Amino acid sequence: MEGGRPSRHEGVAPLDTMDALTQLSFVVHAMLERTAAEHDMSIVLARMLGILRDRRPTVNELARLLELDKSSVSGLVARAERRNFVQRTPSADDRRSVRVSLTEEGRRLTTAITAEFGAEVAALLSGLTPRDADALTRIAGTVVLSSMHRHGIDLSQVRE
Amino acid sequence: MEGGRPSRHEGVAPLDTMDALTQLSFVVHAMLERTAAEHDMSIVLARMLGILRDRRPTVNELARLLELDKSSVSGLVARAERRNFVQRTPSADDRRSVRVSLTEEGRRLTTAITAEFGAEVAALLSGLTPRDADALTRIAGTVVLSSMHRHGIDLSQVRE
DNA sequence: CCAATCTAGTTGGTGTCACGAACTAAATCA
DNA sequence: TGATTTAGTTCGTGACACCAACTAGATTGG
Repeated sequence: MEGGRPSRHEGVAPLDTMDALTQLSFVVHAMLERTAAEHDMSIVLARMLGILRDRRPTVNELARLLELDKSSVSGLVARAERRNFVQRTPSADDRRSVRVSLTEEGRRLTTAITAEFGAEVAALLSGLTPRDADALTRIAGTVVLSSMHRHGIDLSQVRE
Repeated sequence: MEGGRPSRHEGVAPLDTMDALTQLSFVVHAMLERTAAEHDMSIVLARMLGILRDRRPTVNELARLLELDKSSVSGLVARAERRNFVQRTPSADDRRSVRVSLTEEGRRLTTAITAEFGAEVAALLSGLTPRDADALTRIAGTVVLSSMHRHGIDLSQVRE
């Protein structure tokens, strides 16, 4: 948890696995936060827009995807709608539910943020050898997939 | 940004670098959040306690370490003090400033959370071959250090 | 050596985002 | 059809984030 403690033996202490992973996650998180902030967005909002790039979920589905309470998502969508990033469309088959989708402006913004963030990630990894960069991608992918698997994930669900 | 999009060609799409890294960071972040939440803490609070494990910084130094405004930290410390996790000690040399340190209870909790989180990280990586686990640790460490370097970091600063 | 300036920390105002509980309206079940 | 479940919103509360304004203590330069 928030390692980054310096060794007192000059030079830099090699990070143990937990610290390295935690710190890496903070670095990426902070990067995403900065990128989003440049467009006056929070991470959660950016995340939601990212999800909406190729989905038109209901509020409930969105809540599952974001692992948030539906009341939280309701507010999130309301704020996003106020800013013209998303729109709510009454669902055809179930008159209780609503489909959330990107507006044109939302899509534009999402594309821009994705590109900027991608560039930052690239810069972050620019110091690695191609071998290591590939290895990181591959191993991170493995971990993520197995984690989803462990949490009993659907995936390839939720589409309209 | 928040990939996790399924390929429509059956099976699982290999994640590109940006997605893999982002998702990994979300997975770790969520793990930390759950672990902290089990002790009724936020990530930020847990992070601060982690920092305090071997430091007695002032509010200002804490703000720099956490990359937060000092007013945010002021409140954070106040809430933590109310819950008996930390204590404020007037600084000896500068009567304006305050040193923040863990209480016994704070230390106990920090140790517990660190252990639990470490176990979760281990579980997360349990599916990897030892080779890959080592590679991940090493590469993540490299990225983190170079990122700190790029942001012009001190490190091995701030101690009392 | 003291007035001007800077720095440390707190306080207060505002906004986002999290939650649970209570509620409406629509669907489903029995 | 009446009872229950489900989708979504609203409301109240709390943690955190920021900035701006403020107090009190340090520092500096004439």
